[in-house]
Amino acid sequence: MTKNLVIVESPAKAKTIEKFLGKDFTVRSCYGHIRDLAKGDDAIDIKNNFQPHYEISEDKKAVVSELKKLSKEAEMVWLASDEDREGEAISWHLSEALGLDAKKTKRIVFHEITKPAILRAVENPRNIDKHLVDAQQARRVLDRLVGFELSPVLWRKVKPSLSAGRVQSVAVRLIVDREREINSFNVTSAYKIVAKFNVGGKTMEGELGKRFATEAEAQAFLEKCKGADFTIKNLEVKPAEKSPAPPFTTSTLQQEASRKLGYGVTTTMSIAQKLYEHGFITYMRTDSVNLSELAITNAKETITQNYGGNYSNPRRYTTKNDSAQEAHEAIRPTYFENNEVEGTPQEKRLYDLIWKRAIASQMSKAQLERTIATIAISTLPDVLVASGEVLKFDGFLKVYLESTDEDGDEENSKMLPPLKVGENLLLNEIEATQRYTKASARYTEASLVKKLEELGIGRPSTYAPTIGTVQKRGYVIKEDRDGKERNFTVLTLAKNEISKEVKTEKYGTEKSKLFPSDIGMVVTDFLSKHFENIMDYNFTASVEEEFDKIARGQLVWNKMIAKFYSPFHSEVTKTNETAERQNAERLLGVDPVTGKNVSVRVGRYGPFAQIGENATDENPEKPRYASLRSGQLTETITLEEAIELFKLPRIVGQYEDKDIKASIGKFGPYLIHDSKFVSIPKTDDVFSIDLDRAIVLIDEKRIVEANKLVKVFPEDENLKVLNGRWGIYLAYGKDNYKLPKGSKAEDITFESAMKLVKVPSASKAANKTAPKKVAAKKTATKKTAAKKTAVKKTAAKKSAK
DNA sequence: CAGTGAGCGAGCTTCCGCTTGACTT
Repeated sequence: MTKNLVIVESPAKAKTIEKFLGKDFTVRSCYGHIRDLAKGDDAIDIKNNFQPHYEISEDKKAVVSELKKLSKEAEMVWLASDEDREGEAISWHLSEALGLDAKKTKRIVFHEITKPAILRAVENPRNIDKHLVDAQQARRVLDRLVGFELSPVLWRKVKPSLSAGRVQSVAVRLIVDREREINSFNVTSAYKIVAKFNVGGKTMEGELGKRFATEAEAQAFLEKCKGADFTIKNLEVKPAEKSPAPPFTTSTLQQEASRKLGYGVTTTMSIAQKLYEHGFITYMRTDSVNLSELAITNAKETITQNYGGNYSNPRRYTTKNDSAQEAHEAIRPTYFENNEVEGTPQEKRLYDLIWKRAIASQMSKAQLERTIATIAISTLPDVLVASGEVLKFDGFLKVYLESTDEDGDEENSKMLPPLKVGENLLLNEIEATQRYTKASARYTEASLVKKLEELGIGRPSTYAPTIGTVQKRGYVIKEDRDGKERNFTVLTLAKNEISKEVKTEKYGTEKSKLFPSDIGMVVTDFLSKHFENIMDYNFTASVEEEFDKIARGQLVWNKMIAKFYSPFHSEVTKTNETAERQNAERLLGVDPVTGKNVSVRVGRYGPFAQIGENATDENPEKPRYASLRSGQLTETITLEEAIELFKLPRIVGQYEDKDIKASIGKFGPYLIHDSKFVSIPKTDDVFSIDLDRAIVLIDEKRIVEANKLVKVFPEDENLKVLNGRWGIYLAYGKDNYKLPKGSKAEDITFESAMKLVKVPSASKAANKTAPKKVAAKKTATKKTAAKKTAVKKTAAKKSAK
């Protein structure tokens, strides 16, 4: 029988807090929100002041009944959810759902998990802040209304199963706008002038402040430099300093893990979750850069011990972002003295990053000395500038330097050799190199999160899922793209001779970047046209201001919603009635061979090109169709590229008296021969692959096939042991099964194999049929039953530990 | 598990935020 029941959101947090509070307190977790709007379209009673209808979430029923039981027994219930809008709502939903008595309920908050903070919180309880709860209800209701009214418009006007929402639609728009900005970017080039001097055996580079637009101007400049004297005109030495970046928030962690470790945002978050559960780091979903008093002291000790007192510089960071709610600390190691932890290589690397970033944030600034040398040219009024940097004191750079998104070609801080004003320099050569301008970079998952955070759109707990959603809907594709080659000219003045060389460089190579799809573009244009305010980058920021007013008690939540809803809903109705179906149709021109029109359009199976018109009664001839290739957009494809698509399938030649055909299918380019498919690797081109190469690919595939079959069983021919990419595995009919680690083919008997096949096949079959069921009500009850038992099982496991 | 491109049209899809598993490739 417990005297005090404390409810927090996260189970890992519950465990730590229980230790601080002693035996009179039982600490439990509610696992986030326990109630939400009902699933269907009538969750909000619009006619009745937008009265929300809440239901206990399916996967929380077990948790809620457990908490209900414990709260009945307790003398006092302490609601300790996070100190922000969502947290306040969680406490309110708990008090409603558990039927808590106001007299034996207290609301407490703390934003760091330390003993003094918890004890202080317990001494200063308050009541649930209903205004803050109302702000959350407004947020929730608005999001539901927007999402559930806009999405069906898309089903009717674009494609079924699409979705729209306050956050995701703007995220897609960012990608679409960026893509168009890149496509319409006007690439220009200019000649950059760099002179290389020999100073005491070392090379020093000086750059001209301006660039020349044409080769002729660059040539003329070099001509004038022939035989010129170069002297140091001026030397300027300036002290400079660099400060460390603040400790990680969710967003900055995702960015740095992406740049330094190459992790996607989902990977980063799941590794961080593991580190958190092991107690190695503080909570990983946070928008705060704040560190607890204890953490700052702890960091100071570690720094002093490891690097010396002069490396320590305790700092308090404040969050600049308006939308931040700061319910937690920044992400930091729980114990700074642990500069490494046990775990998988990924966990170790992410921990290392978090440790370094947090430690660096508490270290001294780096002291630099910047030298700028101005070099006069005797034949010209222009000057060259050489700059260098010397690190006087490394400070935080000893452990950590933040990286940037720009893969800049600026060479980093070089040291200049000793120089004197008036000194004559020995010229090696002057190079005039043609450089091209670059459009803005495409977003990575992490840089999109950064942008969203800047706009105040989305929250730490939703960044990664949102990025997942827009990809799952097919609005956005994350992929690599090969760059193209282009020529650039280099003019070199050496030994009073000017020479010219044309070099090639690769540009536009993209790795794990976000590209919009045709559907993404169509949906963005459609929504922007009809729902301009919701697609506005500032929409969230402006509704957030209203939510804040509600939280301060200056605005009534359902009045705010009513004001938004009435014009919005009439726009939805109007669009449903008047807007045409969107298919991004575009006429590209006329096919020179047939004289027929070539057009592109987005159809049921994606974008495709068409030669000729649709069949009619008068003209029953069907047009020819070809799917666009990945990376091609209806918006940008040219007539030539579209015609190229119709060159497939093509006959490559004959092998063993049968045709080899090359084409592009669902899974990319392939060859088909004797009704067997062979994928064409990226290194080959479907349009030009020749017979010899095709035969090589077919033969290679045959060898792999031959090696695939390891063992068969006379008892049942459906059962096979096969050789795959990751070693041997079991196959029964069409289903594949994993073998236990270290299994050897010769040890596998029919009986032992069938055991593996039978056990998982039952659960597999259940999984496969579940989503297909149509009778919604029946499945709902069945699912409930299944989930209940699942939750109970895990709960039992936990209490057993 | 690699040809599609209309359509008589059932019933379904969908939001954002707060939490953690339980799955498969």
